[in-house]
Amino acid sequence: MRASQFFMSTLKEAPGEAELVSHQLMLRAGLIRRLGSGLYTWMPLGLRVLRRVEAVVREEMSRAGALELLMPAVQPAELWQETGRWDQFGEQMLKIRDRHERDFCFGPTHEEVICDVARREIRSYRQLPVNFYQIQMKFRDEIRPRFGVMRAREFLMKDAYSFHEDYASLQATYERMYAAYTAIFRRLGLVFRAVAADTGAIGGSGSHEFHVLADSGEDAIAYCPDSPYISNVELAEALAPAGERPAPSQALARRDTPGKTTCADVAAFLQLPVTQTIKALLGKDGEGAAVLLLLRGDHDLNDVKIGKVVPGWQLASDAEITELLGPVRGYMGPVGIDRSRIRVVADRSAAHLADFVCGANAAPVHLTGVNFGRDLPEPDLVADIRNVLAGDPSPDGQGLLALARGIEVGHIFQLRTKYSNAMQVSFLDRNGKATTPEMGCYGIGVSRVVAAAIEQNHDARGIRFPRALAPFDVSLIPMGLGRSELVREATEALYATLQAAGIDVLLDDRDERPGVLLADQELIGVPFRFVIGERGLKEGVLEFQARDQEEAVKVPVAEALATLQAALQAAQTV
RNA sequence: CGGGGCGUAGCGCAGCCCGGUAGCGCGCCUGCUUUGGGAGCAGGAUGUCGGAGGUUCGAAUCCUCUCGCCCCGACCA
Repeated sequence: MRASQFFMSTLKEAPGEAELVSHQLMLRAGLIRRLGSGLYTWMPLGLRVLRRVEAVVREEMSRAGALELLMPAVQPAELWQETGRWDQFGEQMLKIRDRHERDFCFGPTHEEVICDVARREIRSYRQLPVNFYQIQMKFRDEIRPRFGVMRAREFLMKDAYSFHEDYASLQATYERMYAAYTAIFRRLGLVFRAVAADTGAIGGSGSHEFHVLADSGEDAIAYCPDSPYISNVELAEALAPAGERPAPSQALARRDTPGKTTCADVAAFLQLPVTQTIKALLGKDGEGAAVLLLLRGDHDLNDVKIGKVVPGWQLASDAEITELLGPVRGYMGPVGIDRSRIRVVADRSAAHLADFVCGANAAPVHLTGVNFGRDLPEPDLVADIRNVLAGDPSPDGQGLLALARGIEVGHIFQLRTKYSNAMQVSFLDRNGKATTPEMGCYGIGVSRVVAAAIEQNHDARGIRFPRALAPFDVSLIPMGLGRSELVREATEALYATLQAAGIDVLLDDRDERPGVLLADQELIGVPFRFVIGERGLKEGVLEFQARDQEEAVKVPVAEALATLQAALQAAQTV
C-alpha cells in the first residue's frame, strides 16, 4: 500500500475527550473517530487492525472445531420474552420498534437466537456436540460509556455457543475453548491471565475471564504471587481470621464524635486503628425484612457475596434508616437494636473483633470497647461478605494475596441447561429419549482487544503494535523521494520485492518532510521500518529498525528482504 | 440517575468575571525557499461562538430553558 493512495489522518494533539492512553493514541493515529457517545467509526487504518484480530480469532476457533455463522443483530422481543430477559436485561438493552409496532432489540448477546437455531436444527445426539460462533456488532446501552472503544456501546464481539449431549462433553469443549483462548491471546502478543470468575448476569456454573493486565483495567484481580491462585476479586474468598476471638479487655464506653461519621474519621479521632472499628450497613432482603451488615472499618462490601448470603439485598434509603433506627445516619451500630426486627449478618473479620468501635445509634456518639456476647448478642449469621484486600491470606493457604487490575477481553461460561431449557431446545439421545442439551458460551471483545493491546504496548512516540495485529508488517520511509532518483529507484525496487514476498508493506510516499513521515510511522505502530536515504545507498545500505528498538541497524540492500523476514519470524508469537 | 466540568475554525485552546460584533497555536490552500526527526518566509480560506428564547441600542459574554460531550459516584449506616 502506498500512503499517498491510503487515508492517514493523524493528530498531533489528542482530542480532549480521551482520558486513557489507548483512547488518545487510537484517535491520534486515526484508527477510530467518534460519532456519538460510545459509538465509533473504524477508519481504514483501524479496520486493518481489527481485521487482524478477527483473523487470529477465526483461525483458532476453527482449529478448535467451532463453526462460523452470522446471526441477525436485530432480534424479535418474543425470543427474549421466552427466557424472561426482555424485562430482566433492563436499560442496557436497546429496544426498537418496527413500522408494525412490533418490539425488537439490537442484540446485546445471542443466547436466545442461537437456541432458536438449535431447537429448529438439532434433532439427534448424532449432531452433537456443535460449537457455533460469529463475529458481529453488539449493542449494550452502557450506563457510562467511556475510554473510547474500551467500553463502547456498540462493539465488535466474537461469541460462540456450544451444545452437548451431556455435561462431560460440555466440559471437554470448555477445556478446548480455554486452550483456544490461551492460544489467541498469546498469538496477539498480550500479557494476560485466565481468572476464575463469577458467572454474573448470564448465569450458569463454571466460568473463566481472560484479562489483559493493565493498570488502567476496570476489573480487580486477586492473585497469589507464591501459588497458582488467581481469581476475580468478586469471587476471591476472604478467609476467617486465624484463632479464637480475643477475650474482652475493655469496658464499654460512649464517646462523643461530632462530625466523625466515617470509620476512618472516627478511628483517627479516637486514635485507634481503623481495623478496630465496625461499620454497619442497613438494608433489606428480597422479602423486605431488615438486615444489618457488619464489616470491619477498612473492609468493603462485596455485592456478589452478599447477594448469595442475603438474596435480594438492597441498601436502605435515608428514610428507611430513620424509620427503623431514628435519624442516626453516620452513627449506626449493632448495639441495642431490636433483633426481632433486624437480622444481623457479620463478615468473618468483623465477627472476630473484640473491644471494637461502632456507632451508638445516637448522633453524634460512638461506642468503644464493644464486645459480642457481652454488649450485644452474637450475629445471627457470620459469612464472607467482603472484598479481599492485598495482604489477606490466599484462599489456598499458600501465602498472601496481591491485587492487580485487568481488562476483561474474554469470558467463557458453562451455561448448562439454563437457556436450552427455557427455550425448549431438545434432541433425542442414544436411547431415543428427548433430552435438553448442555450449553457453553464463549465471548471475546474483539474491538476491546485492540484498545487493550495498545494499553499494554505503547511509548512516548505512539503505539507499538504486536506483530499479529499491526496494520502493516513494515513501512518504507524514503528520504527525499521526489528529489533523488537513487532513492526513488531503491525504494520502488524494495517495495516490489517485499510485496512479491507477500509482506504487507506501507510505502510512505507522501510529499512530507522526513520528520513527519518518521513520526507518523511511529505513532501508528508499524513494527518494522526501512529508512531509504541517499547517504546509506551510496554505501549500499538501508536502515532497518524495529519499533521497540532504540537504534537502527544498517542492512545491505540485497539483504533487506532476508533481514525483514527473519525479524518478522522472530516477532511471530505462536 | 446524582454530583462536577466543558461546548468558540478540522484539532488544542484564549476571550466570558467587567456586553461594543471573535482571536492564538497546530492543521488546511497558494507561492518561493528548505529537505535525515513534526521546516522558514509571504499570502490566503474556514466560525449560524452547541441550540432556542429573553434582557439590552448592542450578547460568545448577562438570564432562562434545552441538547450534546467528558469526568466522578457501592458503603463509610
